[in-house]
Amino acid sequence: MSGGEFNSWQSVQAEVLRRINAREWKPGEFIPNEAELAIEFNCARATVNRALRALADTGLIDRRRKAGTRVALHPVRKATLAIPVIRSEIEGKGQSYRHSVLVEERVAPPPDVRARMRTGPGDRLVHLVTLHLADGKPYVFGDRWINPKAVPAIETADLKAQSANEWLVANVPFEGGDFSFSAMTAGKREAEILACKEGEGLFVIDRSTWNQDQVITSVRLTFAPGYRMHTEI
Amino acid sequence: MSGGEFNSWQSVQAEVLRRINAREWKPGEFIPNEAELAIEFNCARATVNRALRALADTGLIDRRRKAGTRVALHPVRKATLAIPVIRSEIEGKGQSYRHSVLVEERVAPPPDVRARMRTGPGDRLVHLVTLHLADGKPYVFGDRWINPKAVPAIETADLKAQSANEWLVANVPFEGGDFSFSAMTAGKREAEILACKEGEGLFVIDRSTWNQDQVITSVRLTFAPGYRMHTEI
DNA sequence: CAGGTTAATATGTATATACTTATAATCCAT
DNA sequence: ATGGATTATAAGTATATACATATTAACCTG
Repeated sequence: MSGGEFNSWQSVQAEVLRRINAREWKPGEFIPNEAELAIEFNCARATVNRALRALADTGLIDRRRKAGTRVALHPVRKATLAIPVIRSEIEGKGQSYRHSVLVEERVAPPPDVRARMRTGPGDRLVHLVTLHLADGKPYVFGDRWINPKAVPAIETADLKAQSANEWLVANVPFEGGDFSFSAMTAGKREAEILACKEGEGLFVIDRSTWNQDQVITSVRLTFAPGYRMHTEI
Repeated sequence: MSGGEFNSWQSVQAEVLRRINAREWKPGEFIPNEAELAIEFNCARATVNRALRALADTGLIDRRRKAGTRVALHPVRKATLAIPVIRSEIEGKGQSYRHSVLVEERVAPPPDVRARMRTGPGDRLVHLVTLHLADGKPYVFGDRWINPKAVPAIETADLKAQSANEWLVANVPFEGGDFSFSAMTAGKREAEILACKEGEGLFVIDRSTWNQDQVITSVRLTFAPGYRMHTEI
């Protein structure tokens, strides 16, 4: 019974994975507790803990104190996604990167943006529309709003040299953010900026980042047709 | 100098985060090594390790043996994404779930699918087109190919009662998968199935799952207009 | 039997210690 | 200089032990 050589948390993880895959432990079922597995695998409980914690992070098993550990009913639910950093993404493909600022203004935002940014009625925000080009061809454009109350230094930043995203990443810490991914239909404006046809389906990322209760910036990235975001598990 | 009460890895993590956010440790800079931080925080090195490892997992810091730990240049690069399980997603919103099978056949696939599934020239695959409805309205449809060599039991499964995805999740273990997210333009077929207008932008997920070198299944989910996938960091 | 208290238990975490491994830095011979 | 061996270092990991914490399960008590 007492198994073979399981002296690394990876090997324990691999064996647990094998049993789950082989349906020795079926979805929804409890698996033995850490202490029992440690004895079986002839290793320390901390090693088993490390292995199981890693599996729990991926969503393959569910763990609760006192209750125990069970195989998740829907084994695959989480994937790690790399958020694109436009410049590196383009340069990583061996293409040249360039960007140009289409709009730079300080205005009172439309109601939807005001709601998203949680700013007062009279507040004016920095509004930037930036086009990013790969090998000279439109790749994505960003429609961005920045709250100068959260980022006073934005007033003096030179956003011609460095894109707003790069400047913000380098100069403004933030605590949280949320992302959403969707599709839209290219209208006249998008078709013009991205040099595509009206009515094409475009991939869109909306992102906002905040500190405490203040929204720092909110941006919509609209990608040229053909863009794909990829991940593995 | 020797800090206050840092007796949990979370508190160490919080303090490291604070220093990064406060730019006490700037992007690209090295931070003190684990041993030094352990002394400063008056805790065990393992505790510091746990905290830093968690931060490295999110992409906020980069770590390498011997070299040390530095603050990442592009702080935010990874997000955990919940892969939607259609039925739960719909029922979770309090809507009723229903699905119907539009196509169920066993045929030799077109060349692009054959390449993706890595099957031989003569091989026939199970092809399923399934529409998922929320409160009776089209929500998403899946165009799926299954390799019966990798999943012999598929022949006898009743895919009317349970959707192919649910059946596969419950019955077929797999080792890896890849996902890609993109947008497409609704053509005649998509418009018909999803009851939307031709030319609308649709959100698309392509997914395949495999075991060793065998591709088990490959599916394209095409969502009705308005779908958004959301995540936080 | 309902409802609240208590005990039992599995995971979660902290610690000291020891050893492993990747690799940057140094040294040395050519 | 150049390239190859050596060394020093920081992260990575394993382990025994101890204690914390969230729950479940068992036990009262009215």
